[in-house]
Amino acid sequence: MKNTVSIFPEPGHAHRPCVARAKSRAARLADESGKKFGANQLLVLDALLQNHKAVSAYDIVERIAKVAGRLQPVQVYRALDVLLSLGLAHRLQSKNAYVACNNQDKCEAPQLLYCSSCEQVAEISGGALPKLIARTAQQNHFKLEHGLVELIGLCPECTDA
Amino acid sequence: MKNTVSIFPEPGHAHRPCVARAKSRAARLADESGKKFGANQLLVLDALLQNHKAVSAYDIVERIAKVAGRLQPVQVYRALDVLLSLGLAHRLQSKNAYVACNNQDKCEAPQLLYCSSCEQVAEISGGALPKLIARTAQQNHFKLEHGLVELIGLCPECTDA
DNA sequence: ATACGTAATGTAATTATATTACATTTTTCT
DNA sequence: AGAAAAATGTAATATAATTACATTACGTAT
Repeated sequence: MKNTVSIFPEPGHAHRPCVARAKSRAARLADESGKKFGANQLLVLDALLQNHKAVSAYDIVERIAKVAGRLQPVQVYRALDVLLSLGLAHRLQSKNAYVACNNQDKCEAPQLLYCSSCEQVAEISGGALPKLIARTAQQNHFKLEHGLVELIGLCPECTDA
Repeated sequence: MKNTVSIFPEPGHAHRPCVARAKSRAARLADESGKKFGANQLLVLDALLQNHKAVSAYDIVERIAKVAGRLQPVQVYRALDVLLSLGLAHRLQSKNAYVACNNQDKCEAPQLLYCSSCEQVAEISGGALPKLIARTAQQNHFKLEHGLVELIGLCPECTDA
């Protein structure tokens, strides 16, 4: 049981497939939810998909400004709300930053791993941690609405370097 | 193995002992670390100890203004830095808010439980969760600097009500 | 004791993050 | 087509945190 592939992107990884995968998943989820994406949602999603780094909402404004008209912050936040609610993006609470979801399909109780050196984010969906959190809540008669797990540290690449 | 006492404060709980305990612990930790608390650190600590709710830095400014001179935000943030580094206070990342540590002694990898109704915070120190997080990091060749766990939900009191 | 260097504190301004309020446009339903 | 509802645009404001620099307090070597 050894890990053959890192959950962090390999240094020279082909990013095109990541984008394609995420966009087709976005289209599917939008379709399933009955909503259709507006121009702003697509712009924000594209901006997030530029790489695997966590970016602030205002960075997203700048990224979009480079390829299209400049949006107001509130427009970006509104688009982010939609993407977050569909699970297409995540918020990194400890950094007040956002990242595109890199999961193939359903993303449940995502645990985010943030590299404090390269700022890239990897994620784990489901697994033992959410279960243990749910159990911890129960034991303390706490009605859990939502658990938050973030790991701050160094990704494999940055650890070696 | 049943929980006799909630980790959340009981409704009519005597708060005086919480304050006394926290302040003596603070004095001890300050002593051990060789530093001595300035007036601002004490004011901020007192402000945090008013109750078990999470408060913003600017709320702390207001709390202090009611009993002493008005501090500048940066002064509160500086004092918070000291308290956070000594483990006398915690930052609730998902709320950009702060809370006094309610632990008797050493507080390790605190897991914060935030009640979205009454805004009170309880904490668990150590236990299985941090271990599982450390193991998860290892399995993914991630050099963990620090794990973040926050549970959002309803405390026992607010669940019943 | 005094002068020096360092750390802590004070003060003002600025930057960063997020939301509110309301006008306008687009969509949907009848 | 026309009304209601939803989405979008625009401006202003609220909230959170930091930077920059002046001033004061403190330890220490002479």
